[in-house]
Amino acid sequence: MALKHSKQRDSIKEFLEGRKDHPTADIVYMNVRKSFPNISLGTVYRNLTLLADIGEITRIRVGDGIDHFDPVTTPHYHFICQDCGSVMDIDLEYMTFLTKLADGCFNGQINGHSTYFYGKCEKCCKALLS
Amino acid sequence: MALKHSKQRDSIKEFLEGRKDHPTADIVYMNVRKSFPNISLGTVYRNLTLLADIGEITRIRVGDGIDHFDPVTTPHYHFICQDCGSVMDIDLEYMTFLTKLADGCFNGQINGHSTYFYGKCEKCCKALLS
DNA sequence: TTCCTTGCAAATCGTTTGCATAATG
DNA sequence: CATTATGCAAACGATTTGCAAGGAA
Repeated sequence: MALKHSKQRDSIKEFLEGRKDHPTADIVYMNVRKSFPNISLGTVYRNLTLLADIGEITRIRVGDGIDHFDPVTTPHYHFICQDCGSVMDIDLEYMTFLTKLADGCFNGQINGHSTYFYGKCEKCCKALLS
Repeated sequence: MALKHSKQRDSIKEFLEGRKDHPTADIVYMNVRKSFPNISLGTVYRNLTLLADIGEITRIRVGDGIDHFDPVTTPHYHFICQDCGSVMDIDLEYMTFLTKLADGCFNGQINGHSTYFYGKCEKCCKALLS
């Protein structure tokens, strides 16, 4: 139960904190391997899961079947490009009223909501014109 | 390309239409097997994918990593119970303005959104009291 | 010295696919 | 007859896990 320090975990968290593109476990793995050539994919998964469990990072699921990870832990919305699959932040305030709205018409208790938007990202829009 | 009739596909669609609990492929398989003991999981997956592609059913992803299927094809919201994992409908009108809202603050083009609510379902709320 | 963390490999889970055969139009 | 659909089993990709060895408190 007691958490012990590990350089690998530090490195994973540090890498994530430098990115805004919500990398997958595999991307994290490929990058952290630059500093820790012997790190294993299992260790990356274990630490990402651990960090998400203790609330230091967020695991995000945007319908592509692959988990992405976000250093930002305050609730916000994401966008996923249907063309290139990239995941980005949406600069839209988190709407707690949506949760309340749903709670009002449901037998049970609603604690929150998860929303992602989809469409075509700026890059892919421009790519169409060439 | 031309679609041919198949009793298995009919059976899958018919089963789905009788359910409001958004079954997974495996649940569909186990049930359709009652009428078609030799049906294979592959056939179930193939037909669920086909039906979803031609818009006769909807594939829904509610963050548990397993695909659920819904005979209802008009956009609406779902709830997933964090205790028992059951998926149910939320009686809340689909809010197209959310898509527009996000589109207004994003460089690129947003086509839609996907939202699910989470919490504790009625059954699991009551189970706590016993 | 305790016990958490790692690397490695094998296992798991949901889903997809190749192939020969059966069914449909 | 041409072609789509099936059953079966093997393959797949993402993720998890068992285990012996290494590292932190």
